[in-house]
Amino acid sequence: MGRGRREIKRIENPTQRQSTFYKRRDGLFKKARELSVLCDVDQLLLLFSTSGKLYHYLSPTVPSVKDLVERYEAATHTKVWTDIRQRQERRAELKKAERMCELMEKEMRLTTVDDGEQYTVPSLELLEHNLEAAVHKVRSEKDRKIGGEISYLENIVRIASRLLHTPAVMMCDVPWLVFPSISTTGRAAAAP
Amino acid sequence: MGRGRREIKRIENPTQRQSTFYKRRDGLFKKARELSVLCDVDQLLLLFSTSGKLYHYLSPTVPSVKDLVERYEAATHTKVWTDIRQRQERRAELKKAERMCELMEKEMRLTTVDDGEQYTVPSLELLEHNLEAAVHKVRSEKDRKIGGEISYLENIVRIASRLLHTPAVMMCDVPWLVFPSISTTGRAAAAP
DNA sequence: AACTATTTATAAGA
DNA sequence: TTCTTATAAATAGTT
Repeated sequence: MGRGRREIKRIENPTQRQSTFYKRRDGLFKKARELSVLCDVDQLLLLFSTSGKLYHYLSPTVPSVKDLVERYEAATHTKVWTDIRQRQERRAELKKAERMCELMEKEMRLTTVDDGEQYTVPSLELLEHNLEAAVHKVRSEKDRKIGGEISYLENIVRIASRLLHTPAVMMCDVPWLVFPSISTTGRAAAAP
Repeated sequence: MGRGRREIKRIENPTQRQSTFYKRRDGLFKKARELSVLCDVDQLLLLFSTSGKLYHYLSPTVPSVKDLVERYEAATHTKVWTDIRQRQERRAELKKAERMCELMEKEMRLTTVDDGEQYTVPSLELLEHNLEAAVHKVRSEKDRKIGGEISYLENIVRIASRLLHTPAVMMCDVPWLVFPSISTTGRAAAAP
């Protein structure tokens, strides 16, 4: 329709694409509305523009998006809807992972000296030293804590266990490998 | 369009309604497809006819219905993130975190003996022992590897560094805290 | 399902 | 964005 015939291919010109998007989006929603009313149809239209903006239409006869999605699930024997709680938990995990990666990247940038060789052999002396420090901390803490309640040392185990199942990211020469959970900050300081 | 103008009201005549439904349904799906292609739009169209029959359309760029519904949920409840790339990266991180958690939960189930007391004080002797083992490994490896190329010891540093920035998950009495990266499996075994 | 007279959507231009 | 308008496309009523 219009002053010329348009081939159905992605419009590369962003201005023109945006313009066409507005017009056709409005047209589509209008058609969807009309079909719902005329033919007594329940429908959901979910639409994300290139910029990530959400537009949606739901027939007035349908109580909620979730409702229709559940009907879809029933019809197709698939699971589609994720619970809010589940999703929030996931998002929290996600955030943590992102923060972790950011920190690590920042640290890498700070600690990488050689430009040509991005990853250098780690400082083994430092690692050795820190591991020994950890052993001593654990040893003395063990003497104080056996039979006691959950202590900050659990953090070490917990964190260590997680570490063992964490996928690898390239990382070398980490000067802050000083087991902060074991040092003076945090729960250790709060212990009696 | 057509030989006359149709008021947008439910069509009471079932035959006519069915006829109109076919025509307009096809039209709607065509428009949806065209919009997806022309304007690079991700969309889902779910439609139940009066008889309960399901029709749906999903943009070819979207991996699954679930995928788009989750984006809808995310957009509805947070309204942040716009970049698709970001979203995909996040999803990847998510997957990792989930897998990690699954493993840990499974491990916990296997290792938890006492039903009444879910979380007990960690085995400090074990931790101590393993840390000492790690020190010895590091020490001997240091002697062999200084000046060498990136070795499996980087894994320890890398993993340890990550561990120090990993958010906590309740986890105690982890019998597999034996620093597998250091023990006989993996790169250690492959070392000359 | 097909056919068309019409209405509607929209491409291009302002 | 928004409007205008020439033209393409969709479809109501009919067969």
